[in-house]
Amino acid sequence: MPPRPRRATIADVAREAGVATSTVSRCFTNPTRINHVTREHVLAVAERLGYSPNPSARALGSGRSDTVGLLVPDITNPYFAGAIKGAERAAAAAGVTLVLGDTQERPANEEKLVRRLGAAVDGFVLVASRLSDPALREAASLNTLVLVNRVTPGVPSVVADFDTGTRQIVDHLASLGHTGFVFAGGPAESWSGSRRWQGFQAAAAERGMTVARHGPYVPVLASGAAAADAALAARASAVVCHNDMLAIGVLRRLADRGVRVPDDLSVVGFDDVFGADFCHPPLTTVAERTEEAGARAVETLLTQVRARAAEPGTLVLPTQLRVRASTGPARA
Amino acid sequence: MPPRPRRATIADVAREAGVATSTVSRCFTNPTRINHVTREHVLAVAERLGYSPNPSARALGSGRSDTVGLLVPDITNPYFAGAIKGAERAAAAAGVTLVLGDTQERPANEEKLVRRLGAAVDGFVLVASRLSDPALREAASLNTLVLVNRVTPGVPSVVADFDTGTRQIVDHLASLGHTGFVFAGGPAESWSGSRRWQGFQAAAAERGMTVARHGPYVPVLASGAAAADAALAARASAVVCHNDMLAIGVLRRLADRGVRVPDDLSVVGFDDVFGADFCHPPLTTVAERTEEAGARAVETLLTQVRARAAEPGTLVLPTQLRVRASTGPARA
DNA sequence: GGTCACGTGGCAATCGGTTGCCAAAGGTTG
DNA sequence: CAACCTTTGGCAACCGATTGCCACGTGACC
Repeated sequence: MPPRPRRATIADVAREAGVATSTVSRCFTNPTRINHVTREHVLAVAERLGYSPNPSARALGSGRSDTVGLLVPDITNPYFAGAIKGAERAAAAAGVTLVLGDTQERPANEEKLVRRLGAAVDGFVLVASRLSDPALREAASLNTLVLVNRVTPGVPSVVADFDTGTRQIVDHLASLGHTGFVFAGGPAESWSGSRRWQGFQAAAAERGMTVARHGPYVPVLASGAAAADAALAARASAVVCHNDMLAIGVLRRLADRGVRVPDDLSVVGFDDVFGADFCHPPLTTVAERTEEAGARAVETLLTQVRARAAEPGTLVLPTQLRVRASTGPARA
Repeated sequence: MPPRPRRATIADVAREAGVATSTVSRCFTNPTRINHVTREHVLAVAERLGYSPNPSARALGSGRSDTVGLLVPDITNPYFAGAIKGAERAAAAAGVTLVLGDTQERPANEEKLVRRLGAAVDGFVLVASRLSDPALREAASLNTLVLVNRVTPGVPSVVADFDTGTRQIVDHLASLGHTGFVFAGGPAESWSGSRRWQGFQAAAAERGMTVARHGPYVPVLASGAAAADAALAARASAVVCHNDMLAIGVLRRLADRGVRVPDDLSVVGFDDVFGADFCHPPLTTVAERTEEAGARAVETLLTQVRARAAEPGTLVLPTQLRVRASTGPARA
């Protein structure tokens, strides 16, 4: 086995081009500082040698790594696929690389990742962070942060308009004659989950509807069975789920148990994930612009980092109710 | 706005603990080298200061970054979600961080990412690489590589058992009385795509079935319309798709056009992605162990890197036909 | 008591860039 | 022609770790 060829360094390029390493460096980082013909020459040599600056060395010297960390609770969850894709796109467009971390819904993992990666990235996008407010504050003191679907004072964020989303669902159910529903809730730490619950309570109260919270359930397909059974036991006419994964799991369980949807029970999800419109029956749900959220979060992070402009505002992205076949009139 | 607190460095810990930086370093990287009580003390100080070694500095000095790159053609594609999840799990278990890259199905992007990230990672897992064999060889000369669902000489790989998978599909269709089918093919550069096509041809020939290749189609939902229309125009009794995304797109189009599945046309997918079993009708497809593939690929990469043991074998993971409602007897 | 091995910790070079500062070259102005 | 400015490139000090090598202290053994 021949020894692995050595990667070209800035010194190789400098020697080959007959200039100092600082000149080579500036050709990449500060083009205006270098004479045009010199620069062309250096770039040609670099290209010929297959040179590419070592990211670690660059990060160490300059403090900037042109890398952003993206932490999500569960990569498998198709809901996060949109945010990941959007973030990836925005990062690629800005010439920045993305480091992906899966926190497995656990605050401890999230904290560990932030600490471990903190020095290697320019900042983090935390999607649906499970961290407590104080923990977030501490993380924000050491790192540049942008949150997605989570709000905390002093940290910029991008969130879906949950209040409108929940209201749309309640209005929809009311217009179908439902006088109440159960909410199959997600993890207790989920900020968006409690936002949704508050929204449902408020909207239901306004319309004189009854609402009960079940759960918490881990928001995955497998939890659907328990959620479905609980909804049936409560003799509800409609069950609204924390997210689509749970809702689809509920649909499956109901099919297994021979319960007709929506005749016997209406089911509503949240997120409009991939699959929600071709499951059986197609799921009524609220669509968010997850891809846009991911992209805007990365863009916000980058302006924050590059311009050093701290602008801890909250960007609210609209939601939209998608009525499909899983909801119908309440049974008499 | 108060200035951002400085991150603790090894020098801070050393000073605070009253030892040299080399001692602190060895407490983390070479524990046996340090006296037990000294180590306890240093670790306690490090913990108190919230110290965590700077990954860039570590990578620069030692050559190892404890980071692996994972490049996939399309993050949005739920098929790759399994591999990503598996890779993430294996990486986390090994205390290694994962850098995710989306090549957007483009070889040029893939090459660029390998070059840019090459020095920052210990190696790459390339999932369904779109690179040519020579390009792969060159990439392998500078980086440690492991391929998933792609085979090229001299580079270790993990692949699904496509030959068995395709044979299972053909056998299934034959047993339903189909005398032929069309194959809605994926991208021309897709290695797994051509493997599948070869398998279909061979298996069909053995059984005296006719088979025609359509496409290439970009393997996304939206391409399903064209694929469905082409299959209908060809008066096929069955259409086998490059993957499930395409197949689900086909199902949608057929539903729109009022074509009954499987009565008028049987549809088969490939991959068994999330959603394949609750789309309408549920999709007959071939399941791969994508999560395991991702995990094994990372593990292989890590042994390759750490043990320096070059073992360019191919690990074949079994596939399994999942018969659901989208396939039925050929019409008379 | 001298030698030696061993366990432990420190010194300093090194990794591959970035960047503040300086100097040389060339052009402009009075 | 001197004084001065601007452009351009080089020198060398970092960034924060890792690691080869050396030194010191201790106990054991001859």
